[in-house]
Amino acid sequence: MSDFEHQIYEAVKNAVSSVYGIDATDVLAVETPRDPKMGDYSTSIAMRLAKQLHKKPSDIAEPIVEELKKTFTQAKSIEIANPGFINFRISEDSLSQVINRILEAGDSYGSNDSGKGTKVLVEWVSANPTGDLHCGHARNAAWGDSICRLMETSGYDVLREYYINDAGNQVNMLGESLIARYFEYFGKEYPLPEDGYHAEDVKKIAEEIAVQDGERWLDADPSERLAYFRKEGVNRELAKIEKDLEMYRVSMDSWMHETFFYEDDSRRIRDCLSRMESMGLTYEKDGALWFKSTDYGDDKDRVLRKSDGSLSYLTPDIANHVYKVERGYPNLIDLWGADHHSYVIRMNAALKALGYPADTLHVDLIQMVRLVENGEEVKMSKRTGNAITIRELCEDVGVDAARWFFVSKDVATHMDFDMYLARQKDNNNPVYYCQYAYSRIHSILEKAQTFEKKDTYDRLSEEKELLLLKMLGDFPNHVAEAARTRKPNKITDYVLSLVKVYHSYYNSCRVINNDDPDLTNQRLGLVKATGITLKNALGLLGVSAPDSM
RNA sequence: GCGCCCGUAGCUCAGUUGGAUAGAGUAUCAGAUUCCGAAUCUGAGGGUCGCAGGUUCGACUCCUGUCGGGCGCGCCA
Repeated sequence: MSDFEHQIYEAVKNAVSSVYGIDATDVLAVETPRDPKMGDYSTSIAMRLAKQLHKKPSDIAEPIVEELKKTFTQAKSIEIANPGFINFRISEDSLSQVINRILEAGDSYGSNDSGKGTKVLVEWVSANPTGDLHCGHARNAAWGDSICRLMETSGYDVLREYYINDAGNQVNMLGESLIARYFEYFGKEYPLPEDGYHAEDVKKIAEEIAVQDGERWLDADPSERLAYFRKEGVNRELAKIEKDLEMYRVSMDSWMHETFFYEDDSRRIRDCLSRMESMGLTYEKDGALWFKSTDYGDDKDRVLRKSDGSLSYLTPDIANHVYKVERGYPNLIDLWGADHHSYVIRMNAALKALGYPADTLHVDLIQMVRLVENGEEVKMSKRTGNAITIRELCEDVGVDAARWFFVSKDVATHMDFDMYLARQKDNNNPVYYCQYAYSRIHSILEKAQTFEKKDTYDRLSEEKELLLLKMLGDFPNHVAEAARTRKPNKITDYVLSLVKVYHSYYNSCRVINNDDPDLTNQRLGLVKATGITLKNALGLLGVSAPDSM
């Protein structure tokens, strides 16, 4: 059985059709009123039809309601409110059905098929393999991973991909920096490039190579040596990144190397370029090959092949995006730092010019994060003197808090990450407020020992119980909506409001009551269903649900 | 100068294809444990939704202008 929102949607659609002969699909919406006194659900359909029917909304609503009273039997009441809302209240008996639905679904409760099997390729994190992940990547990683979890749970077919920039100049810099540190290890001189990587982790990798390979690279052929140190550097940096992501509960299905597109004599890139050339999208100027991106909304044309014959960053990345589509993913999502926003127009221009539909690529931009403590920005790690890494952040505040905080605020807003607050293990910290509720649930179920599934839970009639039932039943809708809009913060909001009601219920009603085993059993069903829902919701955020804390 | 993002309670933020009296948390103040974990609960105060116009039955939401903050404007990646 589907949830109430869908049931009401169908019932209203049918009622409008039979009363007015109108297909309301495009204008019909079922909502939850802000004020619960209005009802459990409402629709503004009568107001939306007013213009078309030339009648007062309340007059339009009346026959619809009469029809609904006959067809929608799960309702306890259906009423018209000014200026023309139709408000529904669900009967207690229908509401309590959700308990068995949740108990049967278990870990999969919240799953829905709103994604209809749509194939989506999500590219995110994609930090350069030249150093450790820092807090900006942590925001990107948490958000992207939750988006993937939400979409998977909503029936999308998701591929999680990391694009590795291992072909550009910054990788040469990494190689040169490693060689310099390698020489330094053996007491020899080698210039550390000015734009090179000076961080401690680069030094450490150079030392590892020195220990592993000995002195044999000191007198080696310079270009062979650079190639080796590039490759070693990238591999070892990537291994660290993968390990950090694993610690952060993020896993990728696919690691796509930029160098892949240079393989086979750059076949994929050449194909792309010749496609663009034959479509008349390019021109030569000053010895370089340009893309006429201004024809597709860009503010200036972009260089594809530089005058020295090498390619700009854009070119292999176009091939990368084309290759995603060719692999069978017509829907692409990228998560980039907001400082790359001008690049969004460029990439979309390229895809559009090549003939792909306008909505092929969605780029979600992640605004900057500032780590803040006591109202002041924390720029450097006290221990290392460098930018704070994702690992240091998680060792400090915990993975649960880090992921919760990053995912609870829309990435379109500039974020101050409050280190002090995230570290708190008390009621100031929303993560612990939610996890504590789960521990309380677990503890109650442990204590009660027995629970027996029943066909009906007809004695759950307290205000808080009915509210809980309704919220539990709405969970799959919240998941679907969060997946559709790619906003996991809708789930943190849901969890907070669910947990608030649960804590309140816990304080006002005793669950375990030895004088009334039947009522105890019914309440245990509600508590158990709440626990399952809460754990699944936290799971979508990559946050744990501890049995005790 | 041009482009993108943001501006809602003291602070951090929600606000459901435009809907009902703009909501949470926190902080402040006042209360609640004979009983399932007080890491909890109940209540109070707190607002010109940056500002000014426009669109309509209805605007925090859409449009125009304007102010403030962030970011970007390379044959770097």
